Amino acid sequence: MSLPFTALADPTRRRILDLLRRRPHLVGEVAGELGLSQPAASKHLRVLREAGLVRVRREAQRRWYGIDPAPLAELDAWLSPYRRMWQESLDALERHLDEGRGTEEEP
Amino acid sequence: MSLPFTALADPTRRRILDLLRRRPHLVGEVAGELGLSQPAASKHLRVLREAGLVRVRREAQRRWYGIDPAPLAELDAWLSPYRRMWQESLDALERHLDEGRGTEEEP
DNA sequence: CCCTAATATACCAACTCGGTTATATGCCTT
DNA sequence: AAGGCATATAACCGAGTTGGTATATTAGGG
Repeated sequence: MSLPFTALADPTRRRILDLLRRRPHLVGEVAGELGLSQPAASKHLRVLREAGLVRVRREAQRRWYGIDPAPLAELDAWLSPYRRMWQESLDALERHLDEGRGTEEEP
Repeated sequence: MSLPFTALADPTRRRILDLLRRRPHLVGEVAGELGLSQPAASKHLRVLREAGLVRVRREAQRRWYGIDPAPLAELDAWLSPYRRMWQESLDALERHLDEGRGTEEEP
């Protein structure tokens, strides 16, 4: 359950995910678009794959990498108890703005 | 914007957040409840604070650490374009189950 | 069958991390 | 003023990452 978190810790890997979100990519395409060496791209994709965030489809010697969003759903679930908290904060802010409405308009 | 991700990468820090979610804690309490040395707790709390995930209230020589959920809201926002994707997956699963309904009940 | 293309792995340097022990800082109590 | 508490910081260490270059691996095309 911890692998997705560590996979997402690296900004390059998040950029890779943002790429794959649009469409599946070959390893070389990822490397090219992000200015990485081919081995670097390959290694990041390996980490993402081991975290379950990415799936591979082989096509001859090419590998199409695409997103598997399932672990992100877990992350979303982890987030949910906290979601209450920032919603409360937003509510409080809203109340604050409502209370203050009309009082700050002197020049 | 990257700090929250790296802060959440460590499981101990996620456990700390889960602790603080219930109520604010002193450094010593965090160390005690998680079986950490005091400096270890202190350092993790520093990382969380620098990521904006945690706020401190000083009270004499004690420090009450509590959660600031704002960066988690950012994380939630980052997640949102992906949320579409797993919802599609779930929808597909649902359709699949609906299609299959009633066909798997032979012994 | 070689040759090339696409990807993976090995290996190395620089750096970061999580933890420990030792020490500093700040504040309260007596 | 001195001692004790709670916390922070420093110095250090082993382990793990990230990125690069060089080398294997595997599949297809001539």
